[in-house]
Amino acid sequence: MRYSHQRETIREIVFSTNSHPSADWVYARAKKAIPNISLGTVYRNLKQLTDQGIIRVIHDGSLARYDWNKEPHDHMKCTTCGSMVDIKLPNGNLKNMVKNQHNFEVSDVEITLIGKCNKHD
Amino acid sequence: MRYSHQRETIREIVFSTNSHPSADWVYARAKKAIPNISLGTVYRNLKQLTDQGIIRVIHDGSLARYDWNKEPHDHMKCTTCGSMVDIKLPNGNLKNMVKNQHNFEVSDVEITLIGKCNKHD
DNA sequence: ATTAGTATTAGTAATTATTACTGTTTATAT
DNA sequence: ATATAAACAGTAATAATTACTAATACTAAT
Ligand SMILES: [Mn+2]
Ligand SMILES: [Mn+2]
Ligand SMILES: [Zn+2]
Ligand SMILES: [Zn+2]
Repeated sequence: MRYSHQRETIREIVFSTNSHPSADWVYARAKKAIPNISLGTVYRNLKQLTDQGIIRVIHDGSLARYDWNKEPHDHMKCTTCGSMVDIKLPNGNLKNMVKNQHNFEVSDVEITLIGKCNKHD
Repeated sequence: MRYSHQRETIREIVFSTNSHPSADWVYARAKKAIPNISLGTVYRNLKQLTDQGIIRVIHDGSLARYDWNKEPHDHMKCTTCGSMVDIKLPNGNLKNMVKNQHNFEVSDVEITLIGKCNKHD
């Protein structure tokens, strides 16, 4: 993967926030640095960065969001303000349990808690 | 919500399978009973049935799938064959824990285990 | 049974998120 | 410096879903 100014900018944007941004959000930010960057470039690079394990993708309904944090962790999605916040839930030996009981080889565990966040008491 | 033949057909289709069908799959099935049913009708009724709590929606990446089983349970998604199979994982008092530690009011817990199912040993 | 009111429909257009194509630009190894 | 191909901008295409509209069909009241 050859260096590119666009990809480096996109990577820095994802690494600069804890908001789990969408491609559109990254695109809006990237345009401030590179005004004629194209949305296709943002999508292509987000995919490349994901495939290389440099960032990860999380699914918020039908919308893909990106996360610089590759440590295993989970998310709380607020239906009121749309925020998505990290949470570390104890997973124990879930993988082994599922392998033994269902013969299913788990490669990834996606846990999303949906509800109302602490900003709306 | 008034009776409609289309909606009843759609409801029966979702209740007839454990495959967690997509709107398209339900549409293909519904056409066998009602050849001129429209895809919009399928989407509208799947949404209505979901809003009424008669079925539930689960998210498979960017694709919405539907489930007649409203009991709290989780899913194993096979990346090889695309199947989505039920699994009941012990959730304990997750809701209370999250409420106490993060002041986040959980209304729904979505857990998807991604990996390879027992058909591909 | 007929009528009136409106929820629902089929058909189609529009929207949203994302991917594919294409001719041009640019990183980088020689 | 030059060659090569990866990456780009711009645009078109696709997939899933939602919105619009005039016609149809439930259902409650006459
Ligand atoms: Mn995260
Ligand atoms: Mn299920
Ligand atoms: Zn919130
Ligand atoms: Zn499988």
